[in-house]
Amino acid sequence: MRADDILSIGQVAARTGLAVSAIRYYEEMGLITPMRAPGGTRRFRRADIRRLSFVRIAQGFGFTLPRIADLLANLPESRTPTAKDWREISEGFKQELDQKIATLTKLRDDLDGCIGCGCLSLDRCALYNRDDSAAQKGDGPRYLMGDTSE
Amino acid sequence: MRADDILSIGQVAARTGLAVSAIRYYEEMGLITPMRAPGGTRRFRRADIRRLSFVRIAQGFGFTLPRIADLLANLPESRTPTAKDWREISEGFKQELDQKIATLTKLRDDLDGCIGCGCLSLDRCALYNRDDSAAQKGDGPRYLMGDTSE
DNA sequence: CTACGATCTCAAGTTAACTTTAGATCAAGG
DNA sequence: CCTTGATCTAAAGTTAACTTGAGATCGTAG
Repeated sequence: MRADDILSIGQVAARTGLAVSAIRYYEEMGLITPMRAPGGTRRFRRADIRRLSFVRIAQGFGFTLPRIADLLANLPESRTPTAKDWREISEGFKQELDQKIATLTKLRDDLDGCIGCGCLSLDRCALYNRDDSAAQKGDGPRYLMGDTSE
Repeated sequence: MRADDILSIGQVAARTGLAVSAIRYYEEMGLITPMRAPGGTRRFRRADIRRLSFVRIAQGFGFTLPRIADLLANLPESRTPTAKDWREISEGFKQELDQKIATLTKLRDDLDGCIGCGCLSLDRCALYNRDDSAAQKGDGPRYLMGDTSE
C-alpha cells in the first residue's frame, strides 16, 4: 500500500468486501467511474472506494441504486471532492434517514403506547383506535415513510 | 367501519396502501395468517393490519421478508398479542436499527472530519488515511453494517 | 518467451419480491 | 335467478441487483 494508492479491481474487492462483478456492475450503473490503465484494466482511486462504501451502507438502508446514484451525483467526478461536497451529500442522506427513523419511532410509540394506560388488550385500546381512525378520511397508505422508494 | 373490524383483502389494501397481490404474497411467505370466511375469502383482523404496517416499514429499512418474518415470529398468532409482545419485537428491531445508524454515523463523521482540520483535500488528509489504514490488517469489508443482510 | 492468474467484455442465468393472467367462485343488488 | 364486481388459486412474467460462463487479453514471475 504505497505510492498514489491506485488499486486494481481485485484489491478494491478485497478492501470493500464487494464482489468484483458487483463493482463492475456499479460502474455500469454510473455509481463510479474508475480510470483505465493503458492495457484497459480499471484503476481505482481512494475516492472510488469511499463512494463504494457509501453505496454499501445506503443499500443497507433500503435505498435503490438509482437513488444512490442521485445522492452521489452531488460529488464531482472531475475534481477532487471537498469535505463540503461530502458533507452536503451526507446531510441530504441523513435527512432522509431521519424521516425514516421518525416514521419507525412513531410506529413503535404507537405500539408501546398501551403500556401507559395499563390496558393489555390492544384490540380494545383507545390509543390504538386513534391511529386507526385515520382510515376513515380516505384511502391510501397509513404508516408510510416519506416515499423515498420512488 | 363497525362491528368487529374484520376486513376483506380489498379493504386492507386500501388502508395499508399495499397491493392485493402483495398481501396474498405476504401470507404465502408466512408474515400473516388471516382467517377465512366460510366461502373461502380472507378475513383480516386489526392485528394483521399492524403486522402489515410493520412489514412495510421494516422493508423501507432494507430488511428482507425472511428477516421480517423472523422479527414477527415473536408475536403469537393464536392469542391476541399483548403490548409486551409488541414492545419486545420493536426493541429488537430498534437495536438492529441503532446498529445500522451507528455505522452510518461513523461514515458521516469520517466524511465530515476533515472540516475541523481545515484541510480540504480529502486525498491527503490524515484523518481519512486513518480509517483507510484498516486495510492493512487483512481483507474483508470495511464499513460494513452488522451484516443484518444475512 | 511462456505460463498462469487477474481482468476484460458480452450475454445469459439467478434470486427476491412482486405483478399479471386465466379461469373459476363468492357475494350482494336488481 | 342473474349479473357484476371482488376474491380465489395456480402458474407464468417482471424488475432490480447481481452472478456465472465463455472466450479473449493483460501482466508478471520464471
